[in-house]
Formats: sequence, C-alpha cells, structure tokens
Amino acid sequence: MPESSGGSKKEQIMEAALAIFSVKGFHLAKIEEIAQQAGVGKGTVYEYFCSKEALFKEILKEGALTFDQLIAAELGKAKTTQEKLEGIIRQSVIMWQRFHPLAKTTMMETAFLDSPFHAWLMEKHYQRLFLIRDIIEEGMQKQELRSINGLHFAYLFYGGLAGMAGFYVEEDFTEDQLELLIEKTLDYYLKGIAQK
Amino acid sequence: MPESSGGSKKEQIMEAALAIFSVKGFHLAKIEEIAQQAGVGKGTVYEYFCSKEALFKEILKEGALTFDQLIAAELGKAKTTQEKLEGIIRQSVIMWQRFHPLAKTTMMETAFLDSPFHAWLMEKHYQRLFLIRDIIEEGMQKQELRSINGLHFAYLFYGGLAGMAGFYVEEDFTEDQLELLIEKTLDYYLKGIAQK
Amino acid sequence: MPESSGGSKKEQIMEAALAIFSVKGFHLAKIEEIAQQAGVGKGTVYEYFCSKEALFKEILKEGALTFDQLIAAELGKAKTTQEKLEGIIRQSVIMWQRFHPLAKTTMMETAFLDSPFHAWLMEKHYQRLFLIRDIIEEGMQKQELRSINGLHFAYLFYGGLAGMAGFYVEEDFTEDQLELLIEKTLDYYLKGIAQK
Amino acid sequence: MPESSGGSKKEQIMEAALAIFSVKGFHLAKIEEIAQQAGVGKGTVYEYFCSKEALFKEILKEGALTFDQLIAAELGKAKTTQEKLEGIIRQSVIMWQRFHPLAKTTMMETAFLDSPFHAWLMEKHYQRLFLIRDIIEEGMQKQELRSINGLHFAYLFYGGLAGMAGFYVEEDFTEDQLELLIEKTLDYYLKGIAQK
DNA sequence: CATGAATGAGTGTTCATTCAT
DNA sequence: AATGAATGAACACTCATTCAT
Repeated sequence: MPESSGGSKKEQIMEAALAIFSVKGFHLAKIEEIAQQAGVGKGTVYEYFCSKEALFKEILKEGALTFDQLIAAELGKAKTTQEKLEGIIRQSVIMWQRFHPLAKTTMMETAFLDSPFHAWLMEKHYQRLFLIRDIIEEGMQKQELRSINGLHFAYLFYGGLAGMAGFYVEEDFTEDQLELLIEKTLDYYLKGIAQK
Repeated sequence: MPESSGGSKKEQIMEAALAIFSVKGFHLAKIEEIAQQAGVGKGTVYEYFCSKEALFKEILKEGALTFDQLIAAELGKAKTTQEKLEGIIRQSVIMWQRFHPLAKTTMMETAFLDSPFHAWLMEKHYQRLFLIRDIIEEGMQKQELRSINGLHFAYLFYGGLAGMAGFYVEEDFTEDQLELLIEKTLDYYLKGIAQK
Repeated sequence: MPESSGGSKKEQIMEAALAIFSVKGFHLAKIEEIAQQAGVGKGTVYEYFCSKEALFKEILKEGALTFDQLIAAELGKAKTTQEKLEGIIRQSVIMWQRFHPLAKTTMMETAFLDSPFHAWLMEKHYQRLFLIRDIIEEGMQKQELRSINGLHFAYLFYGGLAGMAGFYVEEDFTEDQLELLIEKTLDYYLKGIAQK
Repeated sequence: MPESSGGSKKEQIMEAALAIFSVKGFHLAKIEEIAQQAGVGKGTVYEYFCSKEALFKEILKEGALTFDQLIAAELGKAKTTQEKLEGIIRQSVIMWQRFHPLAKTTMMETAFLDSPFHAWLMEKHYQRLFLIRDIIEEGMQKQELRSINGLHFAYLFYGGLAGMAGFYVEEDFTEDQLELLIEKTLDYYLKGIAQK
C-alpha cells in the first residue's frame, strides 16, 4: 500500500487519468504518465481499462452521471423556478470545478470516438438543455417568468454557467462565497442588468 | 491550377486547414489530408508554414485578429451600451459560425502549444472579457445599467454567447433572423426573465 | 477438481497446451488460455514449467520419445524388411494423428492470417496434389502406370519431394547432379525398391 | 544508391524479408531488422506494404505463383508421364532451394529455441532418417531390396509419410482401413507404380 | 517553387513472468 | 501448493518533417 491515496486501484487510475487528461487533453496524455501518477505499472492500467479511449470514456461517463444525480437531487428539493435555477447554478459550479478542465478538451476530442458514445454524450447535453428549457417554460406557466423563448435562453444560461465556472475554476470558494455567486448570477438572469 | 478556389497557395492551404482542423481537431488532422484538400503537394505546405503547429497558430491568429477588427468596427459605430452589446452579440454569432467548430477543439489543444502563444490567446480572451466588463461599467456610470459585478457578468455574457452560437452554428440565418436573435438575446440580458 | 480429466496437474497442463499450441502455434498461444483450458490458475503453469518455451519443448520431447518407443516396439516384432517398413508407416500415421495439427499450424504460421488468404494457400496446395493425381490417372489410362489410387500416391509423392528437397536445400547441385537426383527419385517411384 | 543490390525498393524489401522470415519465422522477425537488411528506413517498409502480415503474404503469394508458372512451363514441354513427373521433381527441388528455409523454420517454430534443444530435435529427425536408411541397407544386403541410395530413399519415404498422414489426419480410420492404407503405401514404394 | 518518397522518433498495447497472499 | 493481480520489456505502426529532384 505504497500510495495510500485511498480508493481501489481502479479509482486511483481514474483519478490520475482525470488529472492528466485535464492538463494535456486526450491525445497528449500518455498512458505511461497516467500510470506513474497513479502509482501503478503501465500494464496495470490495461487490467482495468481495455484501452486509453475506454478509460477516457469511463471518466466522462462517470462525470455525466454524477452531474445528473446531483442536479436531480437539487431539483427534488426545489419548489419555485428560482430555486430550481439556483440548484442548477450551484451544481454546475461544483461540477465544473471538478470536470471543467477536462470538458474543455472534450467537446471535440470525443468527436472521433465511436459515434454511439458521442451520440450518448450529445444526448446528455441536450437532456440538460431541455431540462432547463422545461424549467423555464414551467416558470412561464406559473407566471414566475415572463414569456420568452425557453430553448434560446437555455443556451445562454447553460453556456454562461460554463463560461463563468470555467474561469472561477481555480478559486476555492467558501460556502458563503459560493452562495453569493449563485445569488448574484441568478439575480442577473432574473432581473436583467438594465437600469429600471 | 487544379483548384481554382481563388486566393494564393497560402490562403488555399489555410482554408483547407481550417476545414480539416474544424472537423478533426488538431491531433487527428493530417498534413497530407490538408494538402490534398488544398490541392497541393504535402511538401508545399512546408513552403508556407514551418510546422503543423505554426499552421494551426496562424489560423487562430487570423481568426482572433479578424474578430477584434470586426468588434472594433461595431463599437466605433455604437453609441449606447445597448448598441455596444448588440454589436458584440452580432459579431460573436458571425464569428462562431465561421470559427466555432475549430474553437471547440481549440481551448485545450492549444494548452500544449508553447506558452508564449498560449498566453497570447489567453490574453486575447481576457481582452474581450475586459472589453465587455468596461462596456458594462461604462453603462453603469451612464446610468444605463444597474450596479452589478462587471467581470462576473462578462463571464456569463461571453460564455452564454458561445453556448448559443455553438448550437445555432449549423443554421443559415437570414439577415432578419440574425437581428431578431440579437434583439431577443439582448432583451433577456437587459431586462431579465422574471415576471415583473 | 473442476476438470477431472484424469492425470496429474502437470499432465492436465500438457494436454491443454498440446491442444492450444496445435490450433494456434507457439507464438499465438497464450499461457492464460492454456491454464484456463487445463482448469488451473495462470501461476500454476509456472509451478510445473519454468517458461512457455520449456512447456513447448517438453511436449515435443514427450512426443518424440513416445514415437521412438512405439517404433522400437514395432521393429522388435518385425522380421522382414517389409514388416519393418510397415511398422514405421503405421506409427507415423498414428503419431501424426496426434501431433500433426501442431506441425500443420506452425508449418506456415498462416493459420492466423485471414481465412480467405489461408484458403487460397490451401487451394494452391490441393491444385498441385490434384495435378499430380491427374497425371497419375492419365498415365494409368495410357497404360504407362499400373492401377493405383492416384490421390493417395500424390500425397506420398508430393510429401516425399518436400522431405527430400528440404534436406538437400543447403547443397549446391551442379546441373548434372540435379539431373541424377531427379532420375533416381523417379526411378524409385516408378520401379519400386523391391528386388524383382 | 547505397545498396546497389538491384531491383526496386519494393523488391529489395521483399528480398530482405524473405531472408529474415526464413531464419526467424514470422513472429520473431522484426520489421526494423527487415528494413535494416533492405537498407531502408523502418517507415519505408510501410510505404510498400501496409502491414507485416501483408508483406509476409505477398512473399508467399509470389512464391506460389512463380512455382505454378515454372511447373506449367515444364509440363508444357513434357510428353510422357515420366517426363511430367520429372518436371515436377525438378521444379520442386529448385523452389525449395529458394523457399524451403522459410517453411522449414516456421515449420516447428523451434529454430528460435536454444540451439541445444533444436539440435536435439534435428538429431531425432536424423535418427529416424538413419533408421530408415539402415533398414533399407539391411534389406539390400538380405537381397530383399534392389540396390538404391538408402538415405535418398529415406528422405522420400519419410517426407511422403508426413505428406500422406497430414492429409488423412482428420479422418477416423477403422483398424481395417488403416491396415489397407499401410498395405497400399508399402506396395507403391516396393513395387513402384510403373506398368511392368 | 513544388513535390512526394524516405525517414525514425514516439506510443498504445500485449503478454510472459513474478510474487504476495 | 495455488493463485491472479501487477508488471514492464518489447514491437507494430503512424505521421510530421526533410530533401533530392
């Protein structure tokens, strides 16, 4: 147990791979370096993942599923549209702090992966956009939001969160700072920035 | 002159390279394929660009400079904060329709490029964020906008544009449709989406 | 005792190895597969054989010794030359039924090549055998040869040539020596070796 | 033109590959070594052959086709059965002098095994050939056989048995069938196939 | 200028072998 | 004795780059 870095060998490898892929992207990441970072031999990586691509995909998949679960949990607690958007903002920032460096590389780097998997990723993406659109449209029905194009706004909202989180990614927020960020973000989207 | 696609050999190659890089990303694009697409021999690429990396960088550079010029031109004509933001939205959508497929790959794929260039790209990025922040802060002073965190909003705004443009990228807007899109986008940011 | 295939562990492993080596040849046979086939763990193979090569050699050795014993036993019973040759033929056929698959696949290492190509090679082989058979049968019709089984003789003839040529391969024949070799070879096949 | 070894690059490579494959067999032959032997770079091999396997197959194919042509040419000139068989013997010897080393080493994949063992195997092989030779010579002394070259016949006999057994290997003989096969085989060798 | 044949450094992956349990 | 998780040496193949023509 030379590396008491916790977790099974498989988890150690995924952890290391996430770090390396995040810094170097898929193509420049070397299996050997990942193995080294994980404190295992190069061959050991192949005991748990049948290829570099499979390793990459499993990391993405885990991230996507975790994100979905966290979002679902937040939405389960939320009552109003405002609370729902708040939840999405919160989990987005948290997830991006973990996965964004990787995601930045991912969009295109996955295009070459077999299309079923790429399609799955795209589907996940659209699921989230549609989730936001549905929240927006529900809010319009409840008279909480004014009448807008829900999908158009979902693009702006989701992209905006990515843009914001991507740049705050290196900072280590306290709980309070994070809540303040969420509050203000939501405020801008809800009330707009124009002087009344 | 097998490919009378106009422009000098150098331009032909950059055109072809943009197309290939956009589809495959940096690492999966092959010089040979780019040369073929450009209708020249593989060696000819090296007459104009000393490496694959140099070719990639020159394309990014050209894109960045063109974007800057277009933004500058728009801002020159704009008076109000609203008009300025409008201009940025317009040029963003137009640029993304040309460069976004490439940009999707770019963020990380450039991380490995020599840091001076990467720094230059990041600087460009920040210049645009700061430009937006400045416009926002100027708007606040002019009492056109309410008091907000300019940089925070710039992240949301710039990322939102990318998110939106990225998904509209395949569509071919008429002039009118584009203007409607801009108007609505601006409307959401300015007035917010909450029911008054 | 999952595989009660009788015999000691060592014998089980040799049995399995013979089967796998026969189908795949030495290099394409995997220790893991042999272990699986033998119903033991991968490490157990190394309890009995210090390397893959040693295992291979022991199988060949056992085969060779068994062959020798069987031949010796036959020859012990034989009186006349005819009986002795008979004994050798009998044991050869029996041994080849056990070991030939091993020799056959390793023979050209082509078994692993895509089957269309392997089929093409086999077809070539049969074409030549059939060619010889047809010549034999034509000779029978012309009354130049006595009545025999053409294909059976073709096997003997073709294999015999290979056996002969294979051992003369290092020698550098003069034209005259080659012609003498041919003449004698043909003479043996045509007239037989028995004293009239 | 560092290696004026004649022929195109492709021919140089095939020549070198034949030599290396002949000595080492398919799996132990290294592309790098073949390239070196051919006096070209490793990458150059892949300019002409898309894989190691393809290179191997092309060599075998060329050999097979050349053999066919030579046989056909001989048969075209031959009138009698005797002349035809003569032609086949001649071309077989010639071809084996070129290609047999390839078949011989791949035959048992044992060439790479440490030479003591390989020598042991060869010794066994020769023991059997000498055994047959001795039986033949003893038969000559006993006046059972006519005067022939014992070793030469041993090659033909031993190789012929392998050729025959190799093709009957899949069949399941009854005791009676096996005895009939033996009887006929022996009959051909003893009495010859010529019409008296 | 233009070319494409030649090159070899670099990397994903396999698998015989080891050894802690 | 028996195991299988861990290992790393070894190799086919790719592709950016060069340079003789």
